[in-house]
Amino acid sequence: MTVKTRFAPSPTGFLHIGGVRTALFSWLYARHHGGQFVLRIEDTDRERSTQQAVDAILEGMDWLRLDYDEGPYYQTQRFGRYAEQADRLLREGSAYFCYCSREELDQRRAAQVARGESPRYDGRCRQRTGPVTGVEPVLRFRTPDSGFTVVQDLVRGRVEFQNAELDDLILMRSDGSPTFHFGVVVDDGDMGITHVIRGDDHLNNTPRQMHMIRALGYPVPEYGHLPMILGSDGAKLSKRHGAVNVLEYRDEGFLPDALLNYLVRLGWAHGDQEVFSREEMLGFFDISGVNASASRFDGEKLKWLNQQYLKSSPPESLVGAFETQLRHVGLNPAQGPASAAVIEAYRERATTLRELAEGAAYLYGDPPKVDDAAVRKHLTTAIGGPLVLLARRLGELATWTREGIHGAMATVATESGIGFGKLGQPVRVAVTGGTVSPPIDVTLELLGRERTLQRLGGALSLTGSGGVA
RNA sequence: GCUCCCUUCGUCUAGCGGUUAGGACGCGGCCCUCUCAAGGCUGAAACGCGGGUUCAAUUCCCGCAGGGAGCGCCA
Repeated sequence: MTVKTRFAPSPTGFLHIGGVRTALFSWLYARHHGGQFVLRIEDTDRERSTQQAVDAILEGMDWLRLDYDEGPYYQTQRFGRYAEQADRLLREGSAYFCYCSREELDQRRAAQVARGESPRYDGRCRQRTGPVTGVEPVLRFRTPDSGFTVVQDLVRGRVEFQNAELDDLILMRSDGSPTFHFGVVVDDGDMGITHVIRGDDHLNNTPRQMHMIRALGYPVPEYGHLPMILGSDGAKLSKRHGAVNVLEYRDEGFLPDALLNYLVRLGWAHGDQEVFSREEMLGFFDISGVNASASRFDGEKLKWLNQQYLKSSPPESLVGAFETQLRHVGLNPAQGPASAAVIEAYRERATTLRELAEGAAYLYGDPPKVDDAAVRKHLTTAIGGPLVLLARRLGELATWTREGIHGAMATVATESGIGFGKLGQPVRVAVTGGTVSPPIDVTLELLGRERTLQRLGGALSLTGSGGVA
C-alpha cells in the first residue's frame, strides 16, 4: 500500500508554527515512506475563510519547500460530492433529518450543563417520520448507541471510546453545506488518504469520524495525533503568545530549513542529534518515535539553530535573502561590498539575516551611525598620532587586502609603542562608529580603502589632534 | 460536569527494569582573542506525589495531583 497523507488547514487565519509542524510531520511521513502528500484547503466555513489566508498558507508551504503531489484542493469546490454522499447515508438509514432549531439546541445544552450532565444532542429527531413545515433541517449522523470504538493511534497507542458517549453530529447544515467532520471524512476517503496525521485536538473526534467512514464504505485510515505546541510561557499558542504567521519568520531573517529543523525536534528526536539536513530528516523520521506530550516553543533555540544554518550554508545561497534584509532596514546593497563577503564576515555574529544586515549597516551608509560613548573612550588625543601614521601607511599599500592591512597596523602599533589592541579598537570605532565588528583587518578590507581613509580622517578631528598630515 | 490525552534539568529531549540519568538551548566559569562573536573545556540544573508488581523501578500497573483537549448548523 502506498502511503498518502495530507495537510488540511482551514483558511480562517494565517499558517502558524503549530500548523507548520503538523504539515511537516505529515509531509515527512509521506516522503519517508515514498508516498504522496496532499494539500487540501478546508474552507467550508465561508464566513471566516479568506483568500488572504489561503494565499498566506500557499506562500508559507512554498517558502518552507513542503511540496505536495496533489492539490491544493478546495472543499468549497466539492459541495456536490458531499451532497451526494449525504443522500446516500440518508437513504441507507445512517443519517436522518433534524428539525431542532439552534435556539432549542442551545437551551437544551444549557439545561444539561446546569444539571451537571454532558452537553450533547439527545437524538429526539431520530424517530421523526415527517418534515416540519417551514424549517430547513440539518442532516445528522446516526451514531451507534452501544459498543466501543478503538483508535489505534500511531503516537498514542490504543485509545478506547464508548460509543454511548458520542452523540449524533451534524453532517450537513441547513444551508446544504457540509460540516468539517463530514467534509474531512468524504475527502479523506475520496482522496485515498491512508494516514491521517493531525493535531491531537482531533483525537476525541476520531471515533465519530471512524463511524462515518465505515458507513460510507471507505477503508479506515491509520491515525497519528500530534501533541500541541505551546507558547514559551506554557500557554496555548495564541495571537498574544507567538502564534504569528510563519512568513514573519522569513521576514525576520530565519532560514526555512532552520525553522523546519527546529520544529522536527519538538516531539521527536534521533538520539542526540540536533542538526538535520532535509535528507537526514527524511531518512530518520519515524512517527513511532514521536512524543505524546506537548512542548513549548523556544525562540532562543530557534535562533541558535538558525545561526548554525547561517554558518554552514554557502554564502552565495544567502545573498538574495540577505539583500532583502538590507533593503528592509533601509540600506542599498549596491552601496556596500559584495554581499557574499559581508555574510561570510558576519554570520558568526548574527543569529538571523536581519541581525546580520543591521550589524553590517556601517558598510553601506556614509557617515555611519556613531556611538558617542565609544568615541569618547577610544578616540583619545593620544591615539591621534598613530591614526595619522596608519592612514599614511594604508594609503601607500600596493593592494587592499586583509594581509596588507594587518601588516600596516602591526607596524604602526610597534612604531607607536602600543599593543595591537590599543590601535585596533580606536580604528574600529573610527571606521564603524561602534565597538563591534569582525576582525579589524577584515573590517577595513570590506569597507574599502577610500571609505577607510575618509573615516579615519573624520575621526582625527574628534581626537582633538588635528587633521590628516 | 462528562470523556479522552499528557507528566525526565528553566526549555527541547535521550532513556524503552540494573546508567555516575546522556545530549542540546539558555545560564555561570575558564581558555582563545584587536572588539563582539564563533569555537574548545567546564559548572549548576531533572525522573510530580502515593501505592503496588519485581531481587531491582525514571522505566510496568493503579490511584492522586497538576496541565491540556473535546463535548457548536467552528475547524
